[in-house]
Amino acid sequence: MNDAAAPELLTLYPALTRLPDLLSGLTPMTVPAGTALFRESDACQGFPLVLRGEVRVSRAAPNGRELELYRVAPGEMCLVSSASLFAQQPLSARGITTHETTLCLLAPSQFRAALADEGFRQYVLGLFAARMAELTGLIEAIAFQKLDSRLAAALLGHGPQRKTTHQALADELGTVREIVSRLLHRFERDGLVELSRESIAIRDSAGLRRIAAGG
Amino acid sequence: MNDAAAPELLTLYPALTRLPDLLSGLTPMTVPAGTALFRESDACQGFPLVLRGEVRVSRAAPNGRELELYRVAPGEMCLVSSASLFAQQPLSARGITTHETTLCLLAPSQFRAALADEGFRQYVLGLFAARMAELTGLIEAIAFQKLDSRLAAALLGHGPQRKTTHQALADELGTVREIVSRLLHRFERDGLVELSRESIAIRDSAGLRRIAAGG
DNA sequence: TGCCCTGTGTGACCTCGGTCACATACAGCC
DNA sequence: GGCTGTATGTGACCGAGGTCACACAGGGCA
Repeated sequence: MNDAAAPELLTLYPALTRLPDLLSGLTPMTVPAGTALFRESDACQGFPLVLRGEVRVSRAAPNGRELELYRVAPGEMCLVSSASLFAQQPLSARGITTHETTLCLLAPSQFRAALADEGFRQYVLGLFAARMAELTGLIEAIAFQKLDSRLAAALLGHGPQRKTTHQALADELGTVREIVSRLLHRFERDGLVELSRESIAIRDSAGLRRIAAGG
Repeated sequence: MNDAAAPELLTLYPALTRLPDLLSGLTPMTVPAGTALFRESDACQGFPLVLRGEVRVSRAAPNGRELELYRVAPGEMCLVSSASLFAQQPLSARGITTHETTLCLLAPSQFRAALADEGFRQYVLGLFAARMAELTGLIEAIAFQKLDSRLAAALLGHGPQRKTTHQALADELGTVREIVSRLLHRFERDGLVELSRESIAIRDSAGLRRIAAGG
């Protein structure tokens, strides 16, 4: 076992507490930002446990547009991979690190074995359930909300200023750069944000929340 | 145990084979079409196992529009409920029977106990994985495909003729009746289908598949 | 200093999907 | 037959979002 990693693993993943055999087989690795952990076409390698950093899971359209499904934070496990393991389906999304990321890869056989533990089961099912709820929420947002609401929501919850490009926001929302620029300018005209290169400063978060709520 | 139901249960749910204790506690019930098994606001009652019939799981928008997430067929279990159990979240969808439906309700405690069995675990995880893949597919469809593609896809796979109303199709796709009518007429004009009251007969399934594929 | 690359601003234009307000049409039932 | 409720047809109109084709700005770097 990598002794340096074990305490960190247990802090982030208390569900592994009763699985010492599993822990001893895990070797954390660190990859730079922008690393593709898996792609639509790949066979499933296993389940990434994120220790530090973040993995962005998204789906791409044939014409080059892209849409973010969710992000995997430290303490979480990436489950899209499971589709190819448990349901004989091709992988339906891609996973790319947004920052430098440290993670352990749990092999399918290890995963299966770990499920014998009640605590681990609870953890995994909770994660599955949370993802399903997130995905149905996303479906509702895409189907019924307007883009300005979704953009406003995307700006909130990242502190007083979000450092990103309009293109990245477009990829997050599943639209194109021009539309994001256009909406952001409307927000700026209305005094909600202040724009500069690769940075959006929030000026009126209450106003943004109102728009995010759909009004 | 309800002796009449047990063989049927085992045929549909082989994952229950090694769980005789569980089986003896299950009592199937039959409800008419249109029964609401659960709603957005409900607390979760348990996990419905469908023996006959079908449950339609959908999400409703504030303005009355509706969008189908997926359907639960015999041999499957409804998992949306799990969100409220495992992730302390409110139920995010509603489930309504489309036909007369026979089902067993698995209580949360029974579900938890059953998970100790390896076969049952495999079954549940496979189901979770399949649903996740379905949902991400739906997300892609809503975000990137045009309505005519999605409508064409909705017509296929139901035999040579689909008996339903335009409004029901609209609810399935998350749009409104007029649009469905308009598109169906375009399909009819192009010789793809033949319309009559509450029925759509498929005349050119290859053509429909072409449109469903996006072109 | 000039160059290049990335990020951004912008206006003209188009299409899709949605809304509204109707008019029929058909079925069952009295 | 006439009544009523549900299903459907339809045309005018609108707005959101997407596409295209640019111009422009700023920073890094030779």
